[in-house]
Amino acid sequence: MKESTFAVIADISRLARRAFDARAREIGVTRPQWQVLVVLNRHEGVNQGGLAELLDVEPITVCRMVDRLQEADLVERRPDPADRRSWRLYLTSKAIALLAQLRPMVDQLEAEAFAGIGSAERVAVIATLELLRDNLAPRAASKSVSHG
Amino acid sequence: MKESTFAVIADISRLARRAFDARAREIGVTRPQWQVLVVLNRHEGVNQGGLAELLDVEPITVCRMVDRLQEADLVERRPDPADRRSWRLYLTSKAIALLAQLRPMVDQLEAEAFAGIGSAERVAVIATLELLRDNLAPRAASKSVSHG
DNA sequence: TGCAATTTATAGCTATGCTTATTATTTGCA
DNA sequence: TGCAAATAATAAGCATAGCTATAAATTGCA
Repeated sequence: MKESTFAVIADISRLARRAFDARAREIGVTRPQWQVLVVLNRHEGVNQGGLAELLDVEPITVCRMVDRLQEADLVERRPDPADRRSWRLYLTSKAIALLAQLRPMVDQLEAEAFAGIGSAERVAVIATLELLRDNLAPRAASKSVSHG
Repeated sequence: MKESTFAVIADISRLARRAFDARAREIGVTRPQWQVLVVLNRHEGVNQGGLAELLDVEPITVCRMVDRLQEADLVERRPDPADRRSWRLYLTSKAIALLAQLRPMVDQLEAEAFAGIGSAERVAVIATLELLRDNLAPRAASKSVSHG
């Protein structure tokens, strides 16, 4: 059997990361950092554990990414008034400006990636990919993530 | 726009890596290590630079992966008789046994991932994904990788 | 032959991501 | 009230992956 679908997906994932990083290099953020900023933009005030769940990574990973983003003055940690163990995370104005700067770059990247792929194929592929993803997701009996 | 195709692809890539690693844990290899062994199985005697090209990673990444695989007695570095800068890479018998052990595991993982996805959809999705990949690949003017 | 350019491998530094473990704090229960 | 369990964040250590730089060896050219 020629080439597994997984191999192609891994290729795309790697190539997309590289393409993003090459273009965002001068701006100074990596793709995972950008994803953190995007999620924080939608969920201002979330704590690190919540952010980890939204990103589907471990809390320790978020902890260190936030360390660096705070160092770069892109994210602010504010104490949670109700729980002294917890930090609430906020974007700085610098981060908001940076997101505005990245948006057209990301749009263009997506446009280039989907050149020559019709919208029908695009819809079909995403439906199949979502099935694939569901099959791979660990079957957690009762894990509702809808309330962020 | 709900959910980008890239986000779904990144999810699948991450979930597939986790699923593999969880099952291969007891065997003691990670997914990237397994990929190195698979490529070496097909290209015995390749040097590190050639392996890096086949895997589409940097030579330094291969260098350190081979360090660990050699440490684990899975890969052997033999001097190249014609070029004293170069190492030729070979699988050990331990690695060959390990590949035989992993194959059914990987087959089962793929089968589970593609449960409920018909072969027509599978063919369609892989065609679209390959287009996507080609669009993302850096356009190197004259880079033939076919002769491994 | 002799020196510059190239190639092969590797070192140092950074970032992501995991596992396991630890500290501080909060919550639950008796 | 008091102690155990759970939770939030973080630490330590490993693996992958990139960048830049360097050492060693080879190749190319004059």
